[in-house]
Amino acid sequence: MSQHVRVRFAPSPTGPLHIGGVRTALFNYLFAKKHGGTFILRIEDTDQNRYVPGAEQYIVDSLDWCAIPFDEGPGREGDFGPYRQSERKDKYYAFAKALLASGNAYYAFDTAEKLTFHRKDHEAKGKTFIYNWHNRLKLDNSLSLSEDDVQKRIDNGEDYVIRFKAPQDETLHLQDEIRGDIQIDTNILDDKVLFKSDGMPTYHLANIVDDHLMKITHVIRGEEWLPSLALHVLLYRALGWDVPKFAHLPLILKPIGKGKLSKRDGDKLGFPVFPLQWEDPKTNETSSGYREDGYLPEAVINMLAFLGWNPGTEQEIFSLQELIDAFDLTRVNKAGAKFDPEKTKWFQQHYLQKADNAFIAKEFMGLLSQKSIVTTTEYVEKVVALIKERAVFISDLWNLGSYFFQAPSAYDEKAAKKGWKEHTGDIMKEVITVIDQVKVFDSKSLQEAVKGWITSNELGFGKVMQPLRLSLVGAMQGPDVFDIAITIGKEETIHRIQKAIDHLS
RNA sequence: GCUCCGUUGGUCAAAUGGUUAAGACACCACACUUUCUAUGUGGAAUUAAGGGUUCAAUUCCCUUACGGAGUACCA
Repeated sequence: MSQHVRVRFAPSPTGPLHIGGVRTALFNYLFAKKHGGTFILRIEDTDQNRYVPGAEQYIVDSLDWCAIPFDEGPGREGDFGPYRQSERKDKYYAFAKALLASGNAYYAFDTAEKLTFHRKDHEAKGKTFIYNWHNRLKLDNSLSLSEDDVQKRIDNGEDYVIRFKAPQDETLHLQDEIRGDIQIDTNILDDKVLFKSDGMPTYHLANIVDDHLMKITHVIRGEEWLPSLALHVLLYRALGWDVPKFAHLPLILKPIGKGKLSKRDGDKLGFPVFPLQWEDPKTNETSSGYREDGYLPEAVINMLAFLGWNPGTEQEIFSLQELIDAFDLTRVNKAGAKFDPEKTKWFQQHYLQKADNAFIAKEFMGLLSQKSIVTTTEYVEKVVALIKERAVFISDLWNLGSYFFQAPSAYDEKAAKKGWKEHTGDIMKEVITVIDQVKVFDSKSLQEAVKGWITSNELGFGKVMQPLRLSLVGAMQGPDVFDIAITIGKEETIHRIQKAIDHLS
């Protein structure tokens, strides 16, 4: 790539950033970094009606949490700002004017009501109303009206929009980096509005103007934009600009059922659809986020990278740097991918196992202090080392290992019934004595003492080991019993056995 | 409806004009921990259908079916 790569992620701040949006951002980021390029965040807020406070900050926070920060954007000014379209308002009109002057665009006065009427009317007849070559001369615009009329209406302050005049009888050959050649007959295109009556450009105009002004080399966006590609290319052509390369990413679909992944799927199936928790300022409704649910950003990124892309090797675990090195647009899939929450958990579990015990312990300490448990970092690290392999999330650690911090207050009924028999109490009394006599209280000595005692008394392991576990844990789970005993200490071990004898015998 | 895009196990997916059509998740079984996980081993399961082209098609072409997106003065 000879020119400096510049890509952009251009969301509109209409709510929290959806996981599909995060993936689009990720692929842009990976592509930029792979080619030593620049990753830009541009806020597309040309529709003032849909503006949601906090949404922009949410987008910025999400990208930062995912560790895919943008190089240029709001608050990180480069040479191409501002990066909010609402702040670039004055830039667009000149280009709409230029299009008007070159005959590629025209004024249109048709009211929204009238257009709605046409659409309904056509629909009733089983047809589709398209504002384009076959009817534009019959509608209320500068193509059908005299120059004087047009001027008069504008001078009178009448509302108008500027529409693109789509060319006729042409077959366009569009290039997509993922899909290859796409042919479009220009006669099916409609004359899209470029400039709205409120003085703001539409997405289409603002988008290509900014991409040009910001020297964007590659437009990597969701497949929902594919139908607009012809318009955009035509716009570049009409303005006499170089066309960037385009790549349309496959959509992320619902895990079950039909259609695009939506906010509701997450609620229904119990997994987050957003990177960060979001509270809707209007409804006060809270949507869960990956961060708050305990996912590590590395896991989310790794999972997202594999949705619609793969390296063609058997490697599945990738660090961000490895993703950058391996990423290739041509290896992006064409078909939409169903989202799999289970696989996300698998990635999460993997990254948690890989995470540093000190880090996990630190996070876990926060949870413990919420439960008013006083302990030491050293002790928590020991516990983490013993139980983390059973955990997917840090929050699992409590259910997995609460007995390291407090004696069981109840005993699993099934296990007690199965493991605690009539003579168990007597046996356990003897076990206390055996344990008490162990001088060096480490796993090896303890194990030798207890197992030796079992063997020489011909008791059978199950008769001792199971009640012992039940005494210490309260249930039939957890790591090696001797490790548990060593960790909680001799005194506590004996104390718990005695307690179990009192309760269960 | 129309336009465009797509279709390999339940899901994510690799590969090639000639292979036993990888691998992962999930599922099942077994082993290992005298517990629960984790792990290991194995199993079941796929080229949407029908036509061509070809010695040979999952791969190239066509049709059908199915899925998706778009069809706004929203992005």
